[in-house]
Amino acid sequence: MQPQARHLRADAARNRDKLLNSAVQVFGERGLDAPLEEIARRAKVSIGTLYNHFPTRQDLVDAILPERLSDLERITAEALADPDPWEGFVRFLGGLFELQARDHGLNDALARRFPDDSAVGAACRRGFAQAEVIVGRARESGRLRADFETRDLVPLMWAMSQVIRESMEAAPEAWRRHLAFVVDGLRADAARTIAVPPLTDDQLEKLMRGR
Amino acid sequence: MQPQARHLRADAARNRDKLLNSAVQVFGERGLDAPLEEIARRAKVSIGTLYNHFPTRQDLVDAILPERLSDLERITAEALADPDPWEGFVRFLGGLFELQARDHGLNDALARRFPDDSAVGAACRRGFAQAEVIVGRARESGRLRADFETRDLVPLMWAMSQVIRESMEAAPEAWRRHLAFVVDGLRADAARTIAVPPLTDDQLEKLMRGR
DNA sequence: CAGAAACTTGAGGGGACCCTCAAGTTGCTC
DNA sequence: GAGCAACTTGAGGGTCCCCTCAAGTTTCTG
Repeated sequence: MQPQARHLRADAARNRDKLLNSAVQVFGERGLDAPLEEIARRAKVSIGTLYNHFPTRQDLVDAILPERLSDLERITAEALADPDPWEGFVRFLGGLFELQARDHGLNDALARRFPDDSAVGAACRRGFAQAEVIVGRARESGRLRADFETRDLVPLMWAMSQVIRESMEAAPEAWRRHLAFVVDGLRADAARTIAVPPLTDDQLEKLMRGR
Repeated sequence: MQPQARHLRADAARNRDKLLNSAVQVFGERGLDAPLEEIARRAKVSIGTLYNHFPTRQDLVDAILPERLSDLERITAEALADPDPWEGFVRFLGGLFELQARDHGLNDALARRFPDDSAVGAACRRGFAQAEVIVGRARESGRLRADFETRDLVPLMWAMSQVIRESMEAAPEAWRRHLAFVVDGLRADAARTIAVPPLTDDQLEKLMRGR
């Protein structure tokens, strides 16, 4: 991450690192609700030390997830680089959920609400802004259905997070099949009029707020 | 439910009833992981009495959910009664998720794995068999895509359960919009070849087993 | 209506996890 | 290498929920 705010004692810096590594592992395997004591245990550090470095779970998550989310930026960039806007959009979805499938912590994070002030919240808002470009481009190309809005990605992410959570263990490719069905429904030529309007700003905000 | 295995003392029968009512409420509001003590509290009965009548959480769930699932049979029947197989299929999906949206307990139940020997497990297997008919009819009509199999409903139920869980509070209609996108992808004329095969029997069984 | 059987009660032990803090240890500075 | 600040430690108190069981209460039966 950063060079760490000045003057962290050598042992402290070492411990902080061990904690971060351990947290990446444990959150990755067990999701963001994993016991903090497990993280401390695997870092071979006492629980007190964990709390010393990261007073709250959110602090720990914030220290880890933005790094993970940077993979997302790579994916976004690739999507935008694709000359075919629709293909780019589809690759974006595939890449996004692939990330989620590889990391339970990230999967939890994206399916969950986050405090506005957290680093993760900020990263998500950034990601959302980039997604807007991808979606807009695909829609304007006429291949993505005209009534699809960026915010419709939110329920899709909830949905996929659950499919991934439930199926990764026994059928690690299953989520791709489900996604394929959904994607086929997002093509312009598959579109039928939908009676329900997109989420309003108010709803979106409420849904994003604390769990 | 049933007249209850002979000779239940009057007060015991009363308490059992209060517990069942309370459980319907509490599971409905908080999902199947709700604290049992809350159920006892609302039934105005001690926790010991709850355990006396229902030694395990599963016993309580089994005593309640099949009744709820019978609504599903009504929906299935309606779906089959529809002269248009595709419309019937779509109504079936709408009805199913509507049920889930109204009852958090049911939502949990359908998104979750169940012991084979539980009443709920049996009810689910029955429901699955009926769904097979609906899906088969719709597929043969040529409106439902040919590569959709009944077991593809499983990931869809996981997906929708999560969308419902996350959005019901702030945007009670949001799930319908998401479903509409998916449904548009299930039409035969929206279908593109999908590389990933359906779940195998083995995978399906593993996924259904204990949580 | 008395005695026996059926049922209820709630305090309490247990486990998982959270978080704190006083006492001990380590590293840095001069 | 002495002394002080920085850091670590882990036992322990708190919460929430699980489940049990000995003692008390209610219903049923003759």
